[in-house]
Amino acid sequence: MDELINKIKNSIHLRPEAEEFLYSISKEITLPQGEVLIRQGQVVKRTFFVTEGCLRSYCIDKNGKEHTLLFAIKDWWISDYIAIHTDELATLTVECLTKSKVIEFNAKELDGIHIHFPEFESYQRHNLERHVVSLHKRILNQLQLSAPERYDLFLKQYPKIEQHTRNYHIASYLGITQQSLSRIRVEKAKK
Amino acid sequence: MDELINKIKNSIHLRPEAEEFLYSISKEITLPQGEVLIRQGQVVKRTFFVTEGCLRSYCIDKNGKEHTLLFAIKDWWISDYIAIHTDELATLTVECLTKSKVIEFNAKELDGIHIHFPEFESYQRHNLERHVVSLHKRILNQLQLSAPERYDLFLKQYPKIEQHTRNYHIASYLGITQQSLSRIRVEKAKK
DNA sequence: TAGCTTTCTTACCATAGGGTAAATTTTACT
DNA sequence: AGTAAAATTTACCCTATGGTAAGAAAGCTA
Repeated sequence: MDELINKIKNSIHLRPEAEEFLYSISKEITLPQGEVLIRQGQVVKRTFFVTEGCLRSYCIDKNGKEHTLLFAIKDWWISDYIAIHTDELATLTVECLTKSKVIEFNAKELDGIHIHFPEFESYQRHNLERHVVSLHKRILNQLQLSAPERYDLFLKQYPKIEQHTRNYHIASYLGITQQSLSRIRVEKAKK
Repeated sequence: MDELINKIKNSIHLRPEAEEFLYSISKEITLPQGEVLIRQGQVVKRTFFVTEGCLRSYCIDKNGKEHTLLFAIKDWWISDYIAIHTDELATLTVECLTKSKVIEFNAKELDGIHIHFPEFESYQRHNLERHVVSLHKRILNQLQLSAPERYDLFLKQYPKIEQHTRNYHIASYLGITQQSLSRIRVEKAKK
């Protein structure tokens, strides 16, 4: 929990009361590899701040194929924000790729922090702005780069994530099949 | 300008002083079709709220191909948020697809509103949250849908935009070539 | 309305990446 | 260590989409 508090303090001044409020609505939990926190089709109430390990969010399409939206490591938030924000059932599944530690919040309760501690809006806004920028970049990269180029970029952007992920996780993030990724890796090794 | 003020008032209580501040830092401008507001490679200082017409933001890759990030119509914001947020030169170009009216802000000045009128954070946060959700959806659609499916979805999501856009604008948004889109349209017409 | 320019369509062949399935390697379990 | 399970690689052929270029259509301008 201290990780999160410190991270927030880097961005805004956090009153002791606000800090207490955060403690009161959160729960630090340790999760084994494979644990599913949110399952496609179910109600989403929780959002998570990762302090250790690696998680991913993905959807399963009508043919049963998985598509990874996000990998989350230390200091990232993860949940199904589509569901939370549109008040629908989960379109995503969130699972632990490794043994992980996360701080769990009820999304509605966490949202309530803005009423009691408006200064928190600023922290949230900055987070969202950064997130929007990274999503814009991801979309542009997907539009203009070839699969090998996207893979190279992925390795640069997430050097630590690769240890924890299966190849088919990465493939499903890049928008290619596991077999294509394998071919790309072979070509890369030749050079 | 009233459109924007009303839109904000739907989301938060706007003090008269805050409203005045918004007026003091904004400028309503009318733009001809083809006008370029932000050009790839140049410094980005401005952000725009669209009140009439249609604009798009796109990047040009190393082969000279265009890739559309966003179409913006009435009530949307448009700029190069990658550049604004990372303090780099524009990676995007923003141009008018039709004669348009926009409200222009200096991005830094607009950001300053949060210091004087913290209640504005809430409006911004909600905007960003909605935007993040739409970007998440776009990424998932790009990963799991075929080109014809993406085109159908596009027509549903932006029925009004199609009148203003060239086919190659839409193709560059969907991540396909103009020729592929043409084939898809022919197939669709057959049914 | 004629002529120019831009956009869209069509046709051809090329290629990146997909689908299936089998072979191999790695990992996990007892 | 030995076995089973999971993940990865390889091979084969297939399909969707791309690239180039030419032709048709639509939109502007004089």
